[in-house]
Amino acid sequence: MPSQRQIKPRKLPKQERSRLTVAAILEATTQILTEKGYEKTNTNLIAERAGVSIGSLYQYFPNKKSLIIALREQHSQEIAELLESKFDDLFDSPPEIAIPELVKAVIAVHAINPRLHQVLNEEIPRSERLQEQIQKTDERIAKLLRAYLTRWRNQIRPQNVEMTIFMINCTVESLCHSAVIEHPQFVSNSEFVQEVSNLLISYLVK
Amino acid sequence: MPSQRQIKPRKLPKQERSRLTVAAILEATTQILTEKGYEKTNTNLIAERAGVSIGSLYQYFPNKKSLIIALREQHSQEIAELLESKFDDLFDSPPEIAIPELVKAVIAVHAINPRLHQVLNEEIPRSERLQEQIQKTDERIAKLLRAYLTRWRNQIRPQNVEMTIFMINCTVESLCHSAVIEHPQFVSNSEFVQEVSNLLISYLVK
Amino acid sequence: MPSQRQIKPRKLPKQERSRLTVAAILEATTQILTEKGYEKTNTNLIAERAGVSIGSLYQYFPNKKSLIIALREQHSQEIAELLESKFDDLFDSPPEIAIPELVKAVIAVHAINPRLHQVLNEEIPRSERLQEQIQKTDERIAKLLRAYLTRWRNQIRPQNVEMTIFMINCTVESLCHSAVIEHPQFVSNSEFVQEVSNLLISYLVK
Amino acid sequence: MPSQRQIKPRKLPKQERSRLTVAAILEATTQILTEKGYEKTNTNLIAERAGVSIGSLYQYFPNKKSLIIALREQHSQEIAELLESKFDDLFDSPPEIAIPELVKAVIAVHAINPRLHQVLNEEIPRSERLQEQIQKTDERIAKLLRAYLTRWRNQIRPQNVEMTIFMINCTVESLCHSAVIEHPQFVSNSEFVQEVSNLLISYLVK
DNA sequence: CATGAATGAGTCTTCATTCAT
DNA sequence: CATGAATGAAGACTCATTCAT
Repeated sequence: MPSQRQIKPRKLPKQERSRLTVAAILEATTQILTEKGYEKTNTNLIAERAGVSIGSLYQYFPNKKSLIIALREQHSQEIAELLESKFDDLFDSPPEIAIPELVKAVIAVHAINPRLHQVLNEEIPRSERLQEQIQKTDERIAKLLRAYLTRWRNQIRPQNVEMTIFMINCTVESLCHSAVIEHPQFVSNSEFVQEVSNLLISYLVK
Repeated sequence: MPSQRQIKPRKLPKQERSRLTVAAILEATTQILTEKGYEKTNTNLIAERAGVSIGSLYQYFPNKKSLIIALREQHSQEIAELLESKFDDLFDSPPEIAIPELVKAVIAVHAINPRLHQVLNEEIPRSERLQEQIQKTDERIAKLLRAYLTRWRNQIRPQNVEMTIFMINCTVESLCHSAVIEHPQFVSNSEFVQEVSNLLISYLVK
Repeated sequence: MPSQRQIKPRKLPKQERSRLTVAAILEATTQILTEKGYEKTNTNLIAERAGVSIGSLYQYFPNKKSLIIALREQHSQEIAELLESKFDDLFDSPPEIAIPELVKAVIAVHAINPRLHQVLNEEIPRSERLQEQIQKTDERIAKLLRAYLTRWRNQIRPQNVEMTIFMINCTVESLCHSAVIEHPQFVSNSEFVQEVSNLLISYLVK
Repeated sequence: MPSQRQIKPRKLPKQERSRLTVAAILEATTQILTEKGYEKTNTNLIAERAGVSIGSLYQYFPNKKSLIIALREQHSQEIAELLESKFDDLFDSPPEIAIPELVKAVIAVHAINPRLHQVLNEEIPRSERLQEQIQKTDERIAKLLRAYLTRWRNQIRPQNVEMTIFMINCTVESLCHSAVIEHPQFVSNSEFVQEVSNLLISYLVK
């Protein structure tokens, strides 16, 4: 009886099919971007790799850039969500405790697919659309930092909160990014986490 | 006899003209890269802007990438030379004195043409050739830092020199780069220089 | 027995729905053709505008051209029917009376949706199928003119009836068409009707 | 000696080569448009037929439409020039003499490549650019008619000159165009010229 | 018979590079 | 060594049409 009432699914397979197609396309985009870099990535290749016709690709993504945007969106989501969850856990932990945890988390995110990260960060033409997206994620992360810095303001030396947010964000991001790509040996042991943490703690804490 | 004396001068104009042509081409590349970004930059446009035929461009640069490489080379040279000169002056100054000076210098370099810097750093496909070049410059700067850190090793807390070099280089570079592009207001006053210096000094100095 | 009686009605709603679907599709085609011209009109857009799936569209129209053909057919029908009715009324009126009435009628038809008329006449690839259709309508109108010219042959100067038919048809059609599109100001007052009528009357009447 | 002074030609070959390429492209466009109609004409085919690479085509014509525009421009030029020359000859001839000559000329122009004429008139998407062009030619012809009608105004019945110009232009154009395409048998003997002339003369002349 | 996801041949267009002059 | 016309591989994207559901 309940199975009879399952009228919804009649439309779900359709949507499910679409979802699969979209997922396959994004996965193929990730692969090819990772393998070849942005310049040598092309939509026909993506469609082929995804096992989907080029027409289908354009059914879901109006142009090449939108693929990249979607991929970055995914990434941004993941990172932002991770950080939100981390900050949730660590909100009441002092910088000495919280920072190493955060650094570990950021490194972990960058280590998932460093080459993709690199391509996304270093080879993508800056469009307005992209810029907005980056800013949105930045702001989302800034919000977390702002809250945290305010919570611990008594222990924190730097007074210009916005500049401090920028300093932390930029430093952690670039150190983790570059380390993963240029010095994978750093990342494998915990010394690097400690070092980055030291940098930040000695800057932040009174 | 007088004809012999003219040999050198007679050649010089040719070499001089070549040099001018090359300079014009690189200048045009800079302009167009700055205006349009990498993706919309093309060699025909560069040649036109340089007031040179496309054939001539390929006389001096075997392909598109070599233009970018040459441009980066120029940049790298400028930066490396600047830093070499700075370190020369500051070699015997303690970090508290040296670091703000270095930060100022790096910001100044980035502020010359931030957009070009951005394009060169964030939109250029990473080829092997390019990677080597970056590494070469990195090593050149690393050498300066290594010497400086060794000179002042007694005052310096971190013990892993190579990692410290990486930390400093990456941090200064990314902070100055991002600040110039995303927060020009930070750059205009001296607070930012102080802040970056604080970050580094409190990390470095015992 | 009751079920037998229901056969027709049971079918009718279906046929009725089909008719509605076809009408919606043709209406959408008209709209889009009018708004965007032939080149930018596409079947997916038509289906969407008609509130019908693309599959349904192809249920009723085997290909894109058939849509245009059907639309022209409609138009041709309307025009032919109008003229048939007009000629019916005016069959016994002399050219001096009949012609202005006909001109008025033709202008009125063209003024309904001039842009559609234009697209249909000036932007549609001439296929054989289309050519036949045009000829069929032409012949239907020619028939009316032939009958009328024969009825009034004593007052008519030109002797080659077929050529005269062509002359009248072509002249009226093109003048009304062009006037509506290029000189709407001509159409708004009655001077233009008078002028076209003069042209024809002075040509036709002894 | 004079041959030595021929310095100009050094650049002429280059320009000559271009001119030949452009001519070949336009000729190929004419052919393919004539053979296949607008919709089935594509730039790669044109380039191939012209014996030229697709790149060369786009060197001289920024897009597909510009090819059509150029072709129409050519046509318009030819027609306008022919009519200007005809009107020049016939300016002082009364309508009874001038009109048959003009009609003959217009038919002759349309008879050169009727199919091309048809495609250009009946299958080309109306762009703004095209509309302007048509209007420009129309105005050029209108000018001739205006002058002629003014010259002979004493003999001319219709008083609204602008409307008369439109009437004549539209009538002659459409009759000749349609006759050539739909009734080639009409065109082959002189009866048709006479008939069109009669139509115009009886309308125009008091 | 409706739906709409999927197809893929086909088109326009770009641009790095070559080469005859 | 300069010129710039020519090349053509390659890529983004469209849309009429099909077909599984």
